Amino acid sequence: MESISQLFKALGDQNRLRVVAALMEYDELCACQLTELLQITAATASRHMGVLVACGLVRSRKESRWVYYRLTQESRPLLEMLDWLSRQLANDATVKQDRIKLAAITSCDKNELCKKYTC
Amino acid sequence: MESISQLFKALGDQNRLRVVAALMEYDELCACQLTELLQITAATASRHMGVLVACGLVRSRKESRWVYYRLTQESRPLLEMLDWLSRQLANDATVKQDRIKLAAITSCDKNELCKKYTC
DNA sequence: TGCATAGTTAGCCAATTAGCTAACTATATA
DNA sequence: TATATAGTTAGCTAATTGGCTAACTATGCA
Repeated sequence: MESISQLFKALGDQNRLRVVAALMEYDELCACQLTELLQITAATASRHMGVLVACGLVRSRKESRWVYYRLTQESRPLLEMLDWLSRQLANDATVKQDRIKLAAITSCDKNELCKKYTC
Repeated sequence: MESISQLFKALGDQNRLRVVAALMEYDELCACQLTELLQITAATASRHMGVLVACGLVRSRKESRWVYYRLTQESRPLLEMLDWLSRQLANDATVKQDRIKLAAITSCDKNELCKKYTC
């Protein structure tokens, strides 16, 4: 019960929903890319990612200074939830806009991007 | 996006999850029964039910003094979500305890029950 | 080694939320 | 008609949460 409500709470925030939607379309995204997508500070993005990691939806790996996040996709219930979410958000206006932004964000060279986008 | 996050927010509270779990097992429950189940005041229960009604998961009908709530089950996405939830909560400890309490609550005569349980 | 950079954590603030009590509304009853 | 009853709404309190800035940690580079 507690883990279920935590999962719902995690997804009850629109910025976090946008993150999950983005990670459903990209294998992996860097913290700076997500920060840029959401147009919030790195500190806030980091906290949101902490919530998603804590509820099991997302996991991270570090590569030198860069932290990459991806969906865990390791449990059947979470996969089913993501499938449901994918269908509900397929034609969502915000997600559509994010797709365009993400195409631009991910087409930048990583060093250039992180230099440009951090704080 | 907004309605999705509202749905997740609604389900992000444990008492509201318990209500939805109860309504998955009983066609319809009276406000006083839910109040008794959750062991909170009628005012708080009423507010929780307002949240569930607002996000579309639950609807109510009034019969003299009594207000009955039931799951709407009128949209495919919500049905799928309830199916998912039903599977995740099938063996949940809290839901199991609630089943026992609900059996007792629903076996009471309504007038007796409302007299006994309100406030 | 000192400075720069990416990301995290701590703490502050404002907004939101779950609990409560009291007041209110709608219905029943003596 | 006055009182009782079931449920809702308003408002208060404490806790939580999303935003921020500043400080901190880990890594890179001159």
